[in-house]
Amino acid sequence: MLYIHNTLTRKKEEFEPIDAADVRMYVCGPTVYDFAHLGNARPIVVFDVLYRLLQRLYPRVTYVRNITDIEDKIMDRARENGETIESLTARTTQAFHDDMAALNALPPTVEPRATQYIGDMVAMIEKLVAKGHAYVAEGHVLFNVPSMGNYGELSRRSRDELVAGARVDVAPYKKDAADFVLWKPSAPEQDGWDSPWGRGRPGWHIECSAMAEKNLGATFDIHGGGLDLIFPHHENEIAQSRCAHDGAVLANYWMHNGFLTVNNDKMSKSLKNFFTVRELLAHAPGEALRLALLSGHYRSPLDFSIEALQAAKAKLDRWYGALRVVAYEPYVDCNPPSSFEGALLDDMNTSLAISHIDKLVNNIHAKRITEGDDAAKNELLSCARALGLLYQNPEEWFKWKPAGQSGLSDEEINAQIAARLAARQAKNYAESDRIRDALAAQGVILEDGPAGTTWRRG
RNA sequence: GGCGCGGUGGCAGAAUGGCUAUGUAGCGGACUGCAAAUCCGCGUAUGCCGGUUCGAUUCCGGCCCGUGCCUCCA
Repeated sequence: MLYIHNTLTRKKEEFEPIDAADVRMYVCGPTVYDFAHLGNARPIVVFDVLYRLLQRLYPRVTYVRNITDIEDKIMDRARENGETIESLTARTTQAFHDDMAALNALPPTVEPRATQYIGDMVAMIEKLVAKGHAYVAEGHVLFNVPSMGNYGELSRRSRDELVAGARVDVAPYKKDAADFVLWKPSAPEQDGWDSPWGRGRPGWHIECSAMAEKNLGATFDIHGGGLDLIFPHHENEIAQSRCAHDGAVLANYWMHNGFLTVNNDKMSKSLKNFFTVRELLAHAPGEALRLALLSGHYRSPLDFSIEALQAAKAKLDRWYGALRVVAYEPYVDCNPPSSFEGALLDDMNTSLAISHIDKLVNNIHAKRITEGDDAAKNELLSCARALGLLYQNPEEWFKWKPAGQSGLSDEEINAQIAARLAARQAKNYAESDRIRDALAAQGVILEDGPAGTTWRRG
């Protein structure tokens, strides 16, 4: 039985799918104007764990995660670069795919791109205008917030509070200060599409409503995204979709991941504490980054630091050490034991799930389980892979090298080890220790075992 | 001002009305030529003040502190 915290009710609820034969989930994907930063990666990784869990529970899961490839930031950036939005977004989308693959995030079932759904957006806007929920003003089409009686359900804000707290000047053509744009006009030099209201481009919120409708229908099971999207993005998505669909609920469960901070400051470009996934992947393996993102509960704020990343790497070193003991291959996919799964079923308690793996690893070492213990291996790998971890060969894991680092080649290291062995056999420990220290200075750690000397990069 | 979240050992981080995870760091020991890895053992925590209770870190109230959102934001 899966329990998830529903932002709509602010309670943990038992998950009951609309159609158990096809569970449907939508997660807001990136606006591709630059490399993904770590904050962008958190929801991807969090909902990837949920996607994997749902796939174990139900025969079919339709996971839709969009790419927003038309947005003012994209237009601005393309203009700065002197390139078309197509060339910019093709590049940034590829980078996003590469980064997420490095984090072991499975591709979604469908990955709609906003520019391919302009017609659907226009149709939805027309429907909203026809139903009296939207109006045209000075080339814009605006959603009229007072036309929806229960606007504000998700964020639990009343329209009056919103207007009172508004920090932004209200455009004079708005009927109500809370009204938001569905379609806006484009100047001749700006990207735009023809519409019944002239050449223009869609507002951000309508993109997700249209892509969700097209791929998942009027009502689906789970809608996810970052905490900051609750208002206004998700609130407005709900308003658009429900008003276009005669009140039908958009999603039964809303899930939001907490924010990421860096050294306890909110991650921001102005504070220069902004990490892109790409630069972090040069310093640590993707799985270490992924484990760092899963180390706390998904709804809690997560403080990221290089120390936290190193701690995650160290933990994986230990896990891979155990995996090496029970042998990496062969492995046939199987479901994790219920003791582990129970943690994930309880609103994705990844911390508890991780501690379960720690215990498995302890057990493998403590009992000195030997190679070929399939029960131990199956348990370890099924649990780890439920979290999207331990997909590598341990030998490769321990030889991981930061991108672009020159360092010693494997051949050079092996030659040094041979030289050290000769010195040790001659009991020339001064020389053997000198070689070991020299290697350590270059990040190569030697381990003398009964079967000889092995090495790893630390 | 409005709405919300949180304060657990040196650090990270779960859980729980009584049995106080897990990791890491620290200390002692085993193994090792010495290390590393691994093993064994040890210690230290529930922000403050009340209330309910046989018993509160857990439930309730107040206070203090931190933090997020209030139409760019994952």
